[in-house]
Amino acid sequence: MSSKPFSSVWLREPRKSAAAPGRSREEIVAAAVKLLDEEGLQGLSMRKLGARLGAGATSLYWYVANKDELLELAYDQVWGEVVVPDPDEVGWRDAVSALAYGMRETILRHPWSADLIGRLPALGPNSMRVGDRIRRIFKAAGFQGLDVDFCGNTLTAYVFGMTIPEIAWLSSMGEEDIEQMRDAVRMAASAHPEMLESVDTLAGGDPGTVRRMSFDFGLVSLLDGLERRRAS
Amino acid sequence: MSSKPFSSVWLREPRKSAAAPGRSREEIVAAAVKLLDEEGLQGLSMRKLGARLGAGATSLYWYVANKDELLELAYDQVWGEVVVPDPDEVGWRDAVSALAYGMRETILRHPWSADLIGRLPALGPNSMRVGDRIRRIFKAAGFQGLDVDFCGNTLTAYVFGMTIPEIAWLSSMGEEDIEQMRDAVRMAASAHPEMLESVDTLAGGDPGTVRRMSFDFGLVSLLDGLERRRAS
DNA sequence: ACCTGAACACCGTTCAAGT
DNA sequence: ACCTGAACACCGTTCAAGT
Repeated sequence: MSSKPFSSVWLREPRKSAAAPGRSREEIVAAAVKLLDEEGLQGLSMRKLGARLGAGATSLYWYVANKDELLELAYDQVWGEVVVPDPDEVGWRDAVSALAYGMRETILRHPWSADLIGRLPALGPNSMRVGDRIRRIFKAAGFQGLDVDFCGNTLTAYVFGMTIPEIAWLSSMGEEDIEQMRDAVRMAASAHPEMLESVDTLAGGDPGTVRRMSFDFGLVSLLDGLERRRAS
Repeated sequence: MSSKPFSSVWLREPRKSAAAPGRSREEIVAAAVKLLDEEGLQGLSMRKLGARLGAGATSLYWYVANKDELLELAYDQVWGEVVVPDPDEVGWRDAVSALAYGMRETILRHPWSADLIGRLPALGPNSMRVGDRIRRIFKAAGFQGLDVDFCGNTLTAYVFGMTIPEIAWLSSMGEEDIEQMRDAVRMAASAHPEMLESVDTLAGGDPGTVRRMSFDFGLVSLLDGLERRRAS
């Protein structure tokens, strides 16, 4: 196990900028997000980002302690895009659903963020805002004490666990490799009739639609299960 | 988006070895798993692994096309450790629970595997075996057609989504940084009373126990939800 | 059939030096 | 206060050459 000491950008005071700073953290983070959206996590290097900003390779280290801090900043930016519903206006089930779909769509819009889930501390203001909202929704639903946290953990686990492989599926191949990939799975599954059956069943529908159906199936099941807990 | 063409070790014929090969794929994969267990994903480099095997830095490329293929092999090895219950003997709810806990424990035993989930194709025989078992269990429970896949997706999503952050929590810090880390969260959450409350509620119990309770809470809820679907 | 070392094109990060 | 370039210690991978 590696076990490095814990650290995060959000625990350090940012540098105080002078009157007219050439660059700013915001500018750097925005450029990083843009580069990540365009070229993925692998496409981001400190040198490349520096070059894009017309700066020397290592200038960024003035604004940011290291690459991980930059990624923390970019990651929190993504969480800022998640639409958080107001639980007082729509019943808790609808609020949870909206939030789950919102999280999913945001991650799909920034596929590189899926690679960061759980690998980087999520202590930024936007992450906190989403976490806060999740708690409020479940409290408003009537959950208490530890159960409020457990509900939140369960929901985010489901959304993350469902979305991460979705991203992998989408990005590991182009558009028309689909049939080629299905053949691959068929071959890998040749020893297991059940699995083969699965491939063929799924091959019928449009992949995007099937994924959405799958997401909805699990989400509804989860909500049903939570509702049962709440009632008891 | 990066979108490289899809490829996997499991789709290529391995090299045929002569009578007395100096090294073998099995030996290399075993050494890789050992190194990964000891030093984590970051700790594995082709050079370091080569050195451990008493080989030149680049000898491994004879047995494996690239590092990703090596990781695919190591990853599937991990899936081989998952205990898969027989659904004919224990009822579907118990079978699903056992499998979920089995997956969780296996991942916790090899924390680096969590970083690979969804980032690498899982087409190896051991992954397939687990996938097959999951399908069989849900079929035996009475699910049909697409629902069988949806149940499986939901279950694995939950286990992955719950376990990935668990790993992060465990590996991002040592044993006694816990209180320091809690302070960090408290500070980050200072704008959100709900979140603060959460930190304090959770601070009471032993972290490992609380995590297990959380896992169980979500799992039971999920099973309840699926049961409801099955009945209707 | 298997292994080697040198070489290529990269990385993140540090740091003394500049303005 | 901010930026630079050179340098360090790494990477994964290719490939001609060896046995």
